[in-house]
Amino acid sequence: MTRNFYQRVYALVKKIPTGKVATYGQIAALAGSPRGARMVGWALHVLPEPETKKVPWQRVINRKGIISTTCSDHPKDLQKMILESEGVEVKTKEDLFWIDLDKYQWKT
DNA sequence: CTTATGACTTTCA
DNA sequence: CTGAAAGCCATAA
Repeated sequence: MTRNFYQRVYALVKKIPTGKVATYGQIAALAGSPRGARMVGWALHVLPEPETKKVPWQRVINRKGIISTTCSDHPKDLQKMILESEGVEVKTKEDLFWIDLDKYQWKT
């Protein structure tokens, strides 16, 4: 079942410690699909309502450490707010946000 | 069933 | 080193 993959992604994202961030590729690799980074993003995009409150999707970003959210339902401002609230230093890059992966990337 | 798109990553030129 | 293209998995039309 493909849903199993989603559950894995959600579980992994939930396991991300506060004040840390993870990349799609990392989550995808841990989920079992090293090349399923896009699916991770999609998984979070179709994230169920109740899960949206439980899964820290804001801690999941792209390989560059930049928030690529193009969805209006997931405003980057909100991510920045949450991340900063959790103690993650978010740098403002023009219209995007950049996070120091070297310092805040979740290391297994 | 085939084509197109997407919160991405990696590799080739 | 920088830029462009292909790849991968799943969902939507």
